[in-house]
Amino acid sequence: MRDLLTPKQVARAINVSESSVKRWCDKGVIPTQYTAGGHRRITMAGILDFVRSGKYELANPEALGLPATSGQTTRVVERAREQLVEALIAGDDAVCRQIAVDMYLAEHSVSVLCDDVFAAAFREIGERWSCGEAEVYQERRGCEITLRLLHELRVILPAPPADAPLAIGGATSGDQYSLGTTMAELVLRDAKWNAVSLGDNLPFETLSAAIKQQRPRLFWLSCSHIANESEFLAGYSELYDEFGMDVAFVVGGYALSDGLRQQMKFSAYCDNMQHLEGFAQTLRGAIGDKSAK
Amino acid sequence: MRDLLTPKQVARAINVSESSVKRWCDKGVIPTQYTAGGHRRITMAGILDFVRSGKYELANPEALGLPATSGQTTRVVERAREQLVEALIAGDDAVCRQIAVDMYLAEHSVSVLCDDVFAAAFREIGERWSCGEAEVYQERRGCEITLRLLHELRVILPAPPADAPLAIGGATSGDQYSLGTTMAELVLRDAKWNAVSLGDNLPFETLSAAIKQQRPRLFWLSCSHIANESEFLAGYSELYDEFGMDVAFVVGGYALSDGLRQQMKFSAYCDNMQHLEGFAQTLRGAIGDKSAK
DNA sequence: GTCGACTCGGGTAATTCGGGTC
DNA sequence: AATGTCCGAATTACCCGAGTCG
Repeated sequence: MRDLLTPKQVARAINVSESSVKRWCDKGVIPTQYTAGGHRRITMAGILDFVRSGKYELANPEALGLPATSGQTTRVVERAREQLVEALIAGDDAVCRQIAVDMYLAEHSVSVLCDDVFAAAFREIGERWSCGEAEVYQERRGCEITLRLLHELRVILPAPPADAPLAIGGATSGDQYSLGTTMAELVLRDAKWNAVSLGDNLPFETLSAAIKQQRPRLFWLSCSHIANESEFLAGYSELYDEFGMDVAFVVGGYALSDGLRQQMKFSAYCDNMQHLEGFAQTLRGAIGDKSAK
Repeated sequence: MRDLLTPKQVARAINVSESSVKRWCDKGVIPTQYTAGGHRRITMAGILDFVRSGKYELANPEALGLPATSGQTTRVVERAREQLVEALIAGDDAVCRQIAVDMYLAEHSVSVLCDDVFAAAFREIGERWSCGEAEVYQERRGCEITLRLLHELRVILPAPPADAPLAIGGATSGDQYSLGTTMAELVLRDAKWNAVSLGDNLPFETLSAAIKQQRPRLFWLSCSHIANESEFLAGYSELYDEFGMDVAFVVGGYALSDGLRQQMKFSAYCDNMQHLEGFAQTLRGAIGDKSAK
């Protein structure tokens, strides 16, 4: 693609205001070209030169530019996903962070970020792996980076209000894919729940103890891998029978096949994080009204 | 996410005048970057480094988006561990974060924090669990909180220098305890290595591919759980025979019994993170000298 | 040619600079 | 020797109507 950047892109890449970039262009500190209509265009080489030799702000996130972006925000999500796949495989956490933060700051909800960017990127990486184009360690390293980013995002998210209802959840025994439950936690916190993930590889007995002691309004179960279906069903049924009347049970994850799902009782099944967000918002509204009056 | 700070913010945070900060920047005590217009910008990692090694205290960490200090600036390790156990069991991540940041700023190295505070706290929690005084979910939730804190700590750690040697590592198949390898990554980064954790549950074949493609100077293996000892030994031996001459192999973890260890070849075995730090510093020095001359 | 998103230019408020002095 | 305070000049950030890009 072209390697011409707009002032806005440069500004975000080096974390300064747009007007500063424009001023520096006008002063000649940054080599600038102009479109026929008088808009500034900055070459990649020019900005990299400026960042390095100009002893200016270090190449913290000069990331945004590297994969050449078009100036438009249309189809940002697709573009973000494509760039993210490459960055995850390359293990370039700086670029990944830039993409995630950009998406979040661009007012995309956390659920969209999780579904259409991160989950979609991992599907793509999975396909590449099956074609022999990606190594297992690259996928695992990508998971590590993603988990770290989700944790960083959690810090940025506004803290849930003091009266926010409690939500807890996790992944059951044998399931060691912690991205799912971490994403669920993040999405619920974004929907103003006081969500706390208990982690993965949790036996049903301790989930029972957790619900009994913590008394959440919502309980989620992320199922990415189920070792023994009959054991899972037995444990789940027992848990639901004990608390299903008082706590909203939300289940989801790739491991929940149709057949399995039909044998389970729950308040909601979520194919993805956007479903979870929708359900959580609805329930949150109902609770909020009830407790307010 | 803004990790470039102005002198004013820094001045407020450590409760000194703006001019003092400017003087320290000019004297080189605080690593400083400059904008095109000549304004000083200070990185978060830089100022935390200064606070850690200097006589000044972070009086208002909240000015930098960090948790408020607890008042007791010189937190004793033992007391920190006791408080951490309670906070982890209660799931109080705010208190945990406070303890971790306090310890870090109090000039305690990351390895001490990992060994004598976090690992020790989890040992204590394990004991309580065996006495029936703690639930599994409390331990798991504690792991989640700890992992999140380690990730947050990684952000405020100074970035490794551009010429830092590469270190990679992880945990093998069946080992889903990711705290070990995450801690190792953090400790190595603290020792000025460009350390990247590949995550957990990694087959030996992909570790081989990773070493081949990434060409690290150091490779670590965190072993918290070994499903099949003979398979592990076979896979490990093959890996070591292939790369042991070129790459420093460091192994550690509770799963490495004496008997197992005697059948393995490695550059170093580490009982804890402080051992790892010591070895990493030594090797780092040797490499640094070699490449400098 | 339409249209939404982006950029232009300029003006203003808030910071920061450097230096001199206490 | 080191710190804190004060000052005019320079720099940066934010805002908005009109014009441009894709």
